[in-house]
Amino acid sequence: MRRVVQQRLLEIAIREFGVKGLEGASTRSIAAAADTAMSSITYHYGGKEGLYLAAADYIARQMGDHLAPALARGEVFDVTSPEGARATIKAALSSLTDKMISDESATWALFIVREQMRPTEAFERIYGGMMGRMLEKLTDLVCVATGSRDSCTIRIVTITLIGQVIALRASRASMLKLLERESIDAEAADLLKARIVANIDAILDRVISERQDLP
Amino acid sequence: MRRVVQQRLLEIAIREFGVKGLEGASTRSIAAAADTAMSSITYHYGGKEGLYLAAADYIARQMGDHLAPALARGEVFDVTSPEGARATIKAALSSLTDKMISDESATWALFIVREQMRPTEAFERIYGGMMGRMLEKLTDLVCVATGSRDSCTIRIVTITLIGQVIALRASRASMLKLLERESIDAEAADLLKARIVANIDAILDRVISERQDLP
DNA sequence: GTCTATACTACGATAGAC
DNA sequence: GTCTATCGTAGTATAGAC
Repeated sequence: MRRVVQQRLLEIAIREFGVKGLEGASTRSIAAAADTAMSSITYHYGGKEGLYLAAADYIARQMGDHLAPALARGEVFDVTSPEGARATIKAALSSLTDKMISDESATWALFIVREQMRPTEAFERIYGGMMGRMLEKLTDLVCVATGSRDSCTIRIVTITLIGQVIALRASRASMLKLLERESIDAEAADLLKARIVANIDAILDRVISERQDLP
Repeated sequence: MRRVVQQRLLEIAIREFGVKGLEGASTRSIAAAADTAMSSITYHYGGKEGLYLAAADYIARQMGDHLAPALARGEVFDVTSPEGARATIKAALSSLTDKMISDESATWALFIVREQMRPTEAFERIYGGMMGRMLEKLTDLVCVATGSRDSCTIRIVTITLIGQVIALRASRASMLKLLERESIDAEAADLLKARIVANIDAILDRVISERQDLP
């Protein structure tokens, strides 16, 4: 049962570093919450900073594991056709919406958002893992779905598409206030996903019509 | 020059609390960065927690000051007509986009996002100020622009509209990576705002057409 | 590999000088 | 109103027992 201690350590570290950042979090409380001695952090990760980077790597790995089925589900469709690409985008963002609504995501989401807003070396590890590949993949899909070539405009479209989903987590409390709810139940989740899918159609259709107007 | 010290204290507190959270930040370093003694925090705010809440109030006040011109600009239009309401939504979200892209917003944005994801009493103060009123106002505008009555669906539309803008800050590093830039220059900012305005049209038009299909 | 013990620094709160 | 001084606690790192 070697790795159990390290896994507990990493999961608690993600929560603690997420809330308090690298400097703010304490190895003492992380170790205590993981039911181990503080010096085991030194042993396994060389110190606080090593634990922080290990936590980032753990997030990158977990994201890969969680997102793989979402993208695999997309591969049911023919991603070389506009319709298939669009269906894949919808499936991927619906799946991501489920993740963003779920309580589990609260743990690592703060870690990632902090790195998004104040990037350190840890962000390179997270982005260099699954996240970067997923964004590039999504950009490709937007190209196919709209019949466009890769461009700054297309990438901005990609950003606004995924932005709707990210904001569900990044402005969660405001969203709950506006919806006058304590949490997102299954019914509200379905409404959210339906709206995001409808918005994807609306935005992609507009990009296509812009494309046909100009040249 | 009484208030200068307190203002410096608050602005530095927002930055420090934003990065490290209530527990993680240290009153010592906040006071040092503000060039004053730590005990002045005790004197003015009663302690660390008081400073945290004062920082939240300061953010709420600043948001009001910054957003007032944006909403006032909207009042050029007739907000009782669908066209005027739509134009106001576009103006407000364009202005908000400028804020989210600007470097100043990096300071208080992390404070707010942390409260969004792990709300404390401070969130009530921020939401109870300008933020809540602005979201309700935006919801009203979406109702007028689409000819709908207030509903869960309309509020979800509002969330996705503003979500695009919020994500610019909440996933900033990823966005910069995807755009292959170090920062957002004026040209990219214009492209972003144009896309967001186009998306607003696309989404609102779709809501209107959905409305006409059903009943 | 995991623990205890320890050295040293930094923390928040408070009392009291000015 | 702002400062210094000080107290008790909690922080990281490290050495060494098992």
